[in-house]
Amino acid sequence: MTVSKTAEKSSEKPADMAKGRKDAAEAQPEALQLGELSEQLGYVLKRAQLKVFENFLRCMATLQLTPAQFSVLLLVEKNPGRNQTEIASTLGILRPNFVAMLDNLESRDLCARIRSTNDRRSHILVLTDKGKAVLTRAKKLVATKHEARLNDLLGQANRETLLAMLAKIANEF
Amino acid sequence: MTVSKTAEKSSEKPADMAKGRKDAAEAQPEALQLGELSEQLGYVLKRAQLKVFENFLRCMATLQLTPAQFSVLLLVEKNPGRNQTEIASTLGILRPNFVAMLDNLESRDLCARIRSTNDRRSHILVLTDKGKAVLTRAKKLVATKHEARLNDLLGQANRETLLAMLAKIANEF
DNA sequence: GATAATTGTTATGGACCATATCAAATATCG
DNA sequence: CGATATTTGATATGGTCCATAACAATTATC
Repeated sequence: MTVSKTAEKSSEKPADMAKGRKDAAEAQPEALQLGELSEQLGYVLKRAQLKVFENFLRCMATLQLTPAQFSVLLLVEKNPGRNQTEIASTLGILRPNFVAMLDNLESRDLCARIRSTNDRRSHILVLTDKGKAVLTRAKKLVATKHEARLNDLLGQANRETLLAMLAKIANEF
Repeated sequence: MTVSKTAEKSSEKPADMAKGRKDAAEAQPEALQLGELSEQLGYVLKRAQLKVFENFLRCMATLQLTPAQFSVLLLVEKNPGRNQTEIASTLGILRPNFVAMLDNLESRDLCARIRSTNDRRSHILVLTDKGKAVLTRAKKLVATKHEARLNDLLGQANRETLLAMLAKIANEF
């Protein structure tokens, strides 16, 4: 399905003073037919996902949190005392890739690794005070600037319907 | 939001003979609380998208077509006579990244680049006979094995509602 | 107590995305 | 016309994310 993150600069153009156009008669299309593409679940899903992530990043620009980082903070807050493997795996992150991510969050003093006394192999994850504060601000931003936009676009009822359908796909597809 | 492509092997475990469990009394959770995560649009969207792509790849295993490749074939078929820039940009693919993709499809004799006589800079893209045949088979597979699954899961009406909402997000978010 | 399994980690490779740059061809405009 | 700018496909390159193998330290298993 493709769909990169690139901005579509060409979509802003006049789109008529383009290529083939000698007089004013033979108006060449210039806009391609999407055809069955717009009916492809994966295609539409991916495009929507990119747009949502893009908007998320804009909303979180001041806090410098990516969707992945936000999800980690959320999960650590909700499940204090868990180790890296547990947090990572429920987010679908592989342990090796989670290391650098935690290094980042820890270097920003948003969360901390604590050697477990029960099992000295594992690192218990906790939010720092700053991490809690940032997460609180992040939640507010997401709710007011990001998720609120869905209500404006679809309406409260449809928004819930959409989330339910997506969850169903995520779990049962 | 995270959500990698990794299989969730741990979701198949008994999930009870795990860590803390001395007798049979203090059943420790072992399953983390997702909390507000399951209400995050981006999180659910991404998880759904990964599942859909994963299923798409399985359905197309015999044809060895990725979602991106499928979308290119679809678009070239619907818009014959267009050049690389036009096809790539409407799919959100950057021209540099489109080169290797076309190299692949062309090496498999699915599509061909033809030097335009009007503008000798550009390459007109066309499906080969084999490309058309493969695309026909691909469409059938997608329709019967992939998209049909959405109907089984959501029902025809909901499926259309979902696509409409996703399209709206993709275009207006 | 020897062996197996787990945890965090490093190293590494692949896929995808983005930018700068280039030569060839074309468009633009003095 | 001819100099300059633009466009097209392409290469090179770097970044991010995803996936696997391997390792040391620690713990579990038998």
